[in-house]
Amino acid sequence: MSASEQRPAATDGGLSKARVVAEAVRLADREGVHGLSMRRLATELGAGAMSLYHYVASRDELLDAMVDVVFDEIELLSDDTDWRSAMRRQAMSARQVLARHPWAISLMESRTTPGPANVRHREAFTACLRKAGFSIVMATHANWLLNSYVYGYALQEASLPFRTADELAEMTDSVYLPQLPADEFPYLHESAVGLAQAGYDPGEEFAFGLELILAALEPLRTSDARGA
Amino acid sequence: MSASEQRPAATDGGLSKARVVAEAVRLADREGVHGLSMRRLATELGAGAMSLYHYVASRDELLDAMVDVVFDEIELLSDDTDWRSAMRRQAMSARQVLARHPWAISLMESRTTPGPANVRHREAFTACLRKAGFSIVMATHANWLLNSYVYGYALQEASLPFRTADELAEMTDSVYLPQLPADEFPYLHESAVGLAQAGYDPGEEFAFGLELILAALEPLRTSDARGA
DNA sequence: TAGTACAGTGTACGACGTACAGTGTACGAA
DNA sequence: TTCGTACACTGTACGTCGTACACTGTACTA
Repeated sequence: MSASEQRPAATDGGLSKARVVAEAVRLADREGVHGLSMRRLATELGAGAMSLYHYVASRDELLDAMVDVVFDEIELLSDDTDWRSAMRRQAMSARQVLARHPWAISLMESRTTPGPANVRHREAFTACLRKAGFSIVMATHANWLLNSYVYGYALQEASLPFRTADELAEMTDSVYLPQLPADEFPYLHESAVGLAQAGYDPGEEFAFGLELILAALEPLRTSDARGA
Repeated sequence: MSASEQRPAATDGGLSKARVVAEAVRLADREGVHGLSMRRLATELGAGAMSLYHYVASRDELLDAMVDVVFDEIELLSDDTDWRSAMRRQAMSARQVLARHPWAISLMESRTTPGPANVRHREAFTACLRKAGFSIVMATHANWLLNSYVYGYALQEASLPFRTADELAEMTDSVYLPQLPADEFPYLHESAVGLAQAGYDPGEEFAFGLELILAALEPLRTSDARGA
């Protein structure tokens, strides 16, 4: 039984599940999930550690709720444009949000029960594809493919120490090239040099793969009801 | 400084870094990363907890090493076939391995320094694509796209409670349909019904998306030196 | 035989999640 | 006005965690 139905929303200065979870998200953003302890979180909220358990059954349930809050930050698919624009917007938003909350990505694996925001997104996703003329099975394929790309990309991005072309260039000189001698790793070495020379911008990478996938999905539509 | 260079390989009955890490992987497979404690691992190895620190600098370093052991289980790309077959084999193997060690996926996010097996794979990957006629930038795109798909797929798969068509059918009846009323989630409801009726096999899903991606990458090749 | 190196350990410390037995305040009933 | 009750909130305590540190014993060299 979820604790959200046991406690009111609390508009005054007191605690509430929403307040606890929101602060937990902020804390995790700053310090990672590892740094998020019940005691620490309680202090941040100006409360005793055990007070939190009035709003959250356990640390595990808190993590579930945090993941769902993150899902809720992702822009919901609107169906007032063609499916490709809608999917693109949603994917871009998801990537942005997951970059803000990298801890959420790795939390997904261990949480088996999807929260309400998660389900809402899946419904909107499926709705959009079905309306665009994808069959049930093809819509499922598209769902897996796109979500895999978005989550996988976010996961890889989270473990990268650079964001911009400049940062990459700096890392290339100071770390990659010294660690990737041309005789042992000729291709990685060549790549590191080539990318730096070409002014490769890692910020554009996501969009490239996304467009490729969207284009590849296009032929899977069986009718073209709405969304061409 | 890595502990691997400080301690010998130990062929006799004693401990060794390899032995410690291997047992840690086994333990994590059984109980998850959360269940993997230094004391528990030591007991499993018939040693005192503090003995482990002769082979591993910290729990964190142990986790790094475990992730790299998992990478090492993935089949290394061979370049004796066309690039698509090679990529397919590698991706299939990666997905299999990650399904065996789901904890490794979420660990990737927090580990910023890739281990030797990881680098070896990236080198082989890049080599294969370059030899197949991809430019440096296009090979990078392909690398991101494919890896994102594989990791993202594994991540999603890890949080699913079913593996086969039968298990899905059972879950559909007992969990999904009751929780997805047709009036609130019409499209998810329709999907659940439709997939069960069509005998949809989740085990085939990975290959579908993979083929789509491989086909989409084909036109990015600038020459067709080796690998058509 | 003494010295030394080093694999392996026991104890202890601070931090963790959380069970449990409280406390205080607010408010309706008398 | 007084009492009863409900409930938001908390302090203490327990078992477990990672690991610093000082220690053991054994094996091998001088």
